[in-house]
Amino acid sequence: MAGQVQRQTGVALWRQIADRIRQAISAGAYDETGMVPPETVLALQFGVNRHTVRSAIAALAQEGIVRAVQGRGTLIERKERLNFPITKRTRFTAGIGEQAREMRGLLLSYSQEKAGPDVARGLKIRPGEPVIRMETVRKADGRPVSCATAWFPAGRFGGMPDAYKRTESITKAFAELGLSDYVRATTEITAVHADEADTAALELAPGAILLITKATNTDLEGVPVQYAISRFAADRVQFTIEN
Amino acid sequence: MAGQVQRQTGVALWRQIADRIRQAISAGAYDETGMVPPETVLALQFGVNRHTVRSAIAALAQEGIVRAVQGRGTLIERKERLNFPITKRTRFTAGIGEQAREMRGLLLSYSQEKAGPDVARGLKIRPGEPVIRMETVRKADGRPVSCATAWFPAGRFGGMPDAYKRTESITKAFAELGLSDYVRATTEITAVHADEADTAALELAPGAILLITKATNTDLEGVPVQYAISRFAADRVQFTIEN
DNA sequence: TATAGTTGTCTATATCAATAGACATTTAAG
DNA sequence: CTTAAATGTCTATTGATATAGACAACTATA
Repeated sequence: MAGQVQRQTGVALWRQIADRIRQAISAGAYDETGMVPPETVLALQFGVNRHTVRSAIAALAQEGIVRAVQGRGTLIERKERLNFPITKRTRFTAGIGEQAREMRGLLLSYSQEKAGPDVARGLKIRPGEPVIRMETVRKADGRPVSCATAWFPAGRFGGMPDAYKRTESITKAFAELGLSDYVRATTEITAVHADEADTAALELAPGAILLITKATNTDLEGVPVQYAISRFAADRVQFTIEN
Repeated sequence: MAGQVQRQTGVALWRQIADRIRQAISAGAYDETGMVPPETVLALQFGVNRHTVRSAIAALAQEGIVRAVQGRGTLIERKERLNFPITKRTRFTAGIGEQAREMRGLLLSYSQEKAGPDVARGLKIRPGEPVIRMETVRKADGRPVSCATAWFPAGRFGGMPDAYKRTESITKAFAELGLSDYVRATTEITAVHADEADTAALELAPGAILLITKATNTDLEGVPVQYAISRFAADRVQFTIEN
């Protein structure tokens, strides 16, 4: 954590410093004390005014990452990243495993529509064929982890929204609909800045990063059963690929 | 591309709008015309002043994404994302394949050092054992794609920096050192904002996103031969995982 | 060759971001 | 009980950001 901050135009200094401190915290730089260094020290380290550091810390406090206590210092409220294994057997709820006490999957909305070109390619059907679209939010211990838009072939999985609403799990919903097992065929990963809708749905700090996965699941015969675009809060998850 | 911009504090409006336009371009929203809508239209769409839109476009022009021509409009200079397959046989140079005419790997610096806890875990050796560390930048057609920090067991691969400097490829360097084949064992993917050093090395726009991979490669007996932390410019690459 | 539709430039004003300094308030330790 | 060290609050000043309006310069087309 040394070095002046680069003065890049367009993003406020206090925000850049907040990012640096957040990164240092998640890298474990302050694990010994469990506290962020004093404002005066940080100001010196970053080569900025103490007030600027205060703005940065205020933002981190707003995010719930730290808590400033007058007379004592600024305490770190640690929250680990959830680890997400991506394998043939990738499952959201089960994948989280013991990392969270409670996993919930909420159905925001759903509709039947005609497959667009991307969805058709993902599900290996013809564009225009009917599909079920679901918008979901998944939470770990009440903390939003990801938003997802998922598409299913309408003929085979018309009951998906209802089953998902009851089970709050894709795996369990598939099971109810007669598909006892499925595998992850492909996963694409990119990263972008969150837009307003996702910032709101995931309770993100402004300017936050999303990890985006576009994934296809198939049944054991290789027939696509689900195409999904999931948007993960990048500061709350990491992906692990084991080969 | 509808809707007002969310006024998040800390990042300038023109930057938020630049991000939105960049995203719209890469989503193909303006593919029909190959041009960004007129400034007055964008100003109306985003609910901001035309001057603010101009600042955003100036930033995008600086990045080389668009080119404004007086009297005509603002032309899009399309540049696609490089696709990066992540599999057992993940290789940087070969993986890029036909997506770029020229791939280069530049050795910025290297040193011999003692393995820290993370590196030791990655290479399955004891902390303190000697390792070679290399800092590299990889470019596709002259455009920086990623920075990487890579560690190798010093005993087995002491000649790595020299071989890499000549071949500009990890795979070829391994071959020169007697390792004809290797496999990707694990890959972790996260995303963060770029710091100053990477912003400079990758010629990024301020505030850019990095996709970070932490990966271990092993020989065919499963003995780790390389541990690497690579930092990719998120707007220039995407990862694909095929299972 | 007009003319409509663009981008480019200039002036002016209000608000936000950053620095600077002084001092109050709270906590923990001697 | 003091005191050092930390966060909290206030005032003031400077530069960057955003809005507003007017007009110049350039391009393509009717």
